[in-house]
Amino acid sequence: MDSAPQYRPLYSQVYEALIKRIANGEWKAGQSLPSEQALAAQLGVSQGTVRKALDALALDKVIDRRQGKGTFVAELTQERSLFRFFRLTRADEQRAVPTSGDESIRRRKIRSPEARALALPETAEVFEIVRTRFVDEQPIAVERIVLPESVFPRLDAHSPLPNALYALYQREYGINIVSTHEKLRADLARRDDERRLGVPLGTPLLQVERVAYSVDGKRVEWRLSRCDTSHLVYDITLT
Amino acid sequence: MDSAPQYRPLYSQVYEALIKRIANGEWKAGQSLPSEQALAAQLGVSQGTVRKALDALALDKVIDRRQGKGTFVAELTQERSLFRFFRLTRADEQRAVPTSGDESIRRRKIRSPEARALALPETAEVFEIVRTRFVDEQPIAVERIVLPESVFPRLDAHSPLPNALYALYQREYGINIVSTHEKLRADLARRDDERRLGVPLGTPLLQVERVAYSVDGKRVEWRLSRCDTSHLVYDITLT
DNA sequence: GAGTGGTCTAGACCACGCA
DNA sequence: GCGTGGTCTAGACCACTCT
Repeated sequence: MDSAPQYRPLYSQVYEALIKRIANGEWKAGQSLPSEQALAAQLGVSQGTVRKALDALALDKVIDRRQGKGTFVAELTQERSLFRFFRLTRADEQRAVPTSGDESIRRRKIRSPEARALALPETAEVFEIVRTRFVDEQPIAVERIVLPESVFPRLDAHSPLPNALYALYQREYGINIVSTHEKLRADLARRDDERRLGVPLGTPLLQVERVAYSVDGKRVEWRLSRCDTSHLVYDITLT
Repeated sequence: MDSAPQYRPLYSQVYEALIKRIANGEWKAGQSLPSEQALAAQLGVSQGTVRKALDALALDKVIDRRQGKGTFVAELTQERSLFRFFRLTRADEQRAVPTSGDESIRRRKIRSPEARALALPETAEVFEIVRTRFVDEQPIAVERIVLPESVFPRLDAHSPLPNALYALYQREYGINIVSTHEKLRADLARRDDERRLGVPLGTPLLQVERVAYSVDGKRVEWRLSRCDTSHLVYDITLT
């Protein structure tokens, strides 16, 4: 009566094994993994099989492969993490570099929609970060970020938080964000937006609701961004 | 003094060769390519090299590979093309199936922003389609679609147009849309939106500006959608 | 020159779809 | 049972990086 997959390619098992070891912190961000040959010998499979698993991990941006140098756990440097998940772009196609300001962090009980989005119990404790983001000194978005206290203990000790949060998650908590799921809608600026973005009440804003996934597939962050798109646009390629 | 790539893997050359033959219509949508063995013999490379090229094509969704059956030029059926590039989703995560109505098509001279977006001369002739899209009988978006007459001759003869345009491009013109680039911003409903969407003037709308690319990398469609996101959201996963 | 990932090959065997 | 794509292996050689 079991409906298990009943067949699992070797390389896919290698993939899972390596993901687990990375998630466990055996190799940290920026550090190199053993060579293909070494991993193959260690795992008792051929180099080609290890290669296929590593290629898949590289495709998922979990690792970086550099010919002649080695294989490294992907590092979310400030720049890279900013550009990878921050989609707001100037009309002239130049990537905009965001900075942060007017930031606050507090601990509170999770709210129902957040609990649903993060698949957490209604009793969970979270940190809530509220901040304004700037591009070219102009406020362009207000963000509310909710993080489980269980995943990010004592997060408030790191205040003021760096510009690129995902680099912090990785460096301080070993949490690697590898994908995000976003829901976009248009909304009108409210009092709060008016104050933080300096736009008139009723200005159309792009609201982005995001859930971020760590390398082991867990939902670890929920955030709501409300963006003034009069000068920047949300830019995306679909394939 | 030349800065040419000066090294080009075999499989990448095979990839290009196959793309060209598909773009030329040697194998049409839904038809099967020769087997890996046959292609390898034909091209004078090993099966593994052909496989690597085919895997890349499958990743780019240009072909479909089906174990036990063969390799097929990807077919943009109504359903598939609708779901692949139509990102509006119900809040309950169910994919919404759009229909079309209130459609018009006319031929005119291209306008400057469109010419820039499509990399066409200012003198080009285009077809402009305007239509309203519905989900659950409710109007949810108004679309303006601009297509070069040189790429889609006599397009108006196919009126009324089918719901999934990309399937039409493929079937009638051999144009395979493989990727799109979109710019999103929030805007307020204008008179025209009011009329077509039945929303009050000033309702916040999600405006999506899209350029679509065919399999040979050419820009073949520009479209502007203005969406009412009060019931549907634009849903996207980033990796 | 040594070590790494990247390419290319050849061959065996497996899972799947179909007749 | 045959033909297809999918997996796995083993080995040779190439391109890149660093010492």
